[in-house]
Amino acid sequence: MIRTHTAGSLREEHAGQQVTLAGWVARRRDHGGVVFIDLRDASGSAQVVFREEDHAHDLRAEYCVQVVGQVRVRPEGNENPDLPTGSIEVVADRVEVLSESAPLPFPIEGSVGVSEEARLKHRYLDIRRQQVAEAMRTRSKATYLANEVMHELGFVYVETPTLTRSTPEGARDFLVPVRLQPGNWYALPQSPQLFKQLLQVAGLERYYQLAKCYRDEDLRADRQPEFTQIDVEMSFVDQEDVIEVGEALIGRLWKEIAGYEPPAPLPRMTYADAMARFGSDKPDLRFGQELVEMTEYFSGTTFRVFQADYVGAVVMPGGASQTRKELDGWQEWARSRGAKGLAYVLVQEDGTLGGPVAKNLSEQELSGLAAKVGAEPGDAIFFAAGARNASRDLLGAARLEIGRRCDLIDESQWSFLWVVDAPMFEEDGEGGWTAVHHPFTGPKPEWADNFQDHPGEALAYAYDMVCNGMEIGGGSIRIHRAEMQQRVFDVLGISKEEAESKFGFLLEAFKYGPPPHGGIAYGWDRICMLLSGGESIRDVIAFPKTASGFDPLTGAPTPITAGQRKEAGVDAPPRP
RNA sequence: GGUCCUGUAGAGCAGUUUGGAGUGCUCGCCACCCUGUCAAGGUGGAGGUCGCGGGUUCAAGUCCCGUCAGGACCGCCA
Repeated sequence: MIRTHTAGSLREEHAGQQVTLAGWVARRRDHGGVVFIDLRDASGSAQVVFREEDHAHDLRAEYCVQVVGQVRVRPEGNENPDLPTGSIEVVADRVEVLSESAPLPFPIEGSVGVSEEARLKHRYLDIRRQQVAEAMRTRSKATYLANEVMHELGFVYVETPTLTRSTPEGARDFLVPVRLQPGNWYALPQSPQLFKQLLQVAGLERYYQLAKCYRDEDLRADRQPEFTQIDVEMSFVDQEDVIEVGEALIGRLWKEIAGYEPPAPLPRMTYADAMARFGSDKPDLRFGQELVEMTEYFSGTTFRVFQADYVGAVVMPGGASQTRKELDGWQEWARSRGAKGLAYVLVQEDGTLGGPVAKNLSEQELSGLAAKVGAEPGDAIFFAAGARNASRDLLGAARLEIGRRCDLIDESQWSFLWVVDAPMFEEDGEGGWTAVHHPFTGPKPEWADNFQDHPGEALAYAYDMVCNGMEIGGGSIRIHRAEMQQRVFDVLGISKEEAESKFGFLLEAFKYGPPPHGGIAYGWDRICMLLSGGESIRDVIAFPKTASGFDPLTGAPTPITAGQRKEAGVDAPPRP
């Protein structure tokens, strides 16, 4: 090794020892006759002292250097209690520049903000910054812990292909041309869903994997084109067994990394409750402002807007004092989400009700309104009326916006829950049905025989884990009988031929004694983001892409040459 | 595909409302001074196609149109 000690590990007990350090020049304080250098390596940093004759004046930020010197306790009065190594310093005997650094594109030390574009272009410098490096280490620690938990629980780690078959439904596939078979294409997996079910047929019984998944959809703060899941599948289990494993995993991660012990078992909420109370299938329980259903209350109203299948309300505390401009802003906000607007009533300090909607309501409707929705003087009440689902979506989004604007969300809190009993199907808008989860999701046992007769009501044997209003995991008990699978395909309008051509290999496997099985997949990037306090999953991905799928560091994606194009068979007609 | 925000020196910003010489701030960079700092300090200096293109105007960083890039959101993401 070209060093004997790490900088961040030096303490008073090392005083008197000769040490060799290697690392980067983090900060320099040049006083002419004496020069201080903070030498940083992966362990932390330590102050190195040079004298005039040591020729340290030419050292610059981020030079990579090796220093030989003696550790000593700092002179009286020069300790820095804010630093772990603040009681000692290394008196340099010799310094060797291992490599120089060009002037930096952005500061590595210090806390000034830097645009993400600049950070990503020089990500290797960005990762030298303490906060980013910490996020990488947190993710690493979480990965070790996850492997530990799954190992203890007897799971078998299996790697599944990333060059595989395009599967229907869900997201758009990334496609890879196949030189050996011009005209035929691999797809990158959106998830190892079918493989993990095959591994159950294979009798491994307990499978897990940290799996890279690829989806060619538009990106968001919590979405990248390639991302990682902890993928889990188990045989001979029901929902309780999968949930138990999930709680063990999440419990260990949060306890060891965030110092927080989630309640065991985690609270559960039905999908129907979540939609009714929070207008969301992933409710953020860190604040109240629950939706209030007002359909019954306004059943006899003469106000045409409220003569609807559903009327609901949500309260904005202190919202009555908003300016006209702010209230108009809510209308604009609602329209940007595809709604006509957001009706509101203002509860004045004297208890009277104001706002344009109030004029349209009867005395009787007005008199009980504040009490019904739980509004206090000074609050604003927002209403949505119309189709049940769309109105609840709007109110749910309004609730979150109220939480943000009114600073109601306690960021130090964790809110975990399971959302269970989601519907199996939803209308596809064209008179048919589509799977809410995926087509291999089984019905709850009570719907096993007749889900096909009531597709709008049938409940899936599925469960989502939600943390702070974010879905961090989701799974289901799968269908393992061909007969039931066929009924699902029938509801979805998938013909026998279509099913055969698209996932015939799974149906074939299911002829050979498939065990009852189920599983779950966790969004590993999102979990690591939460554990490290990041605001975007890009914060916990070493080399992420921008919102347009561009990597500012490598410049990917790039055009290919005509030769590559021909060789890859991009333009070859499909083989018969 | 759509909506919104942002783009000014290596970094972070102000200036754009109300058009008048690239006007400014903090940090960094370069040179010099400085023996106890730890966000060291001092003096001096360099560094700008104001994202790009077009238009209006006597005159555009500023107003208009288009376009590109980044970010947030809607659609989309079984």
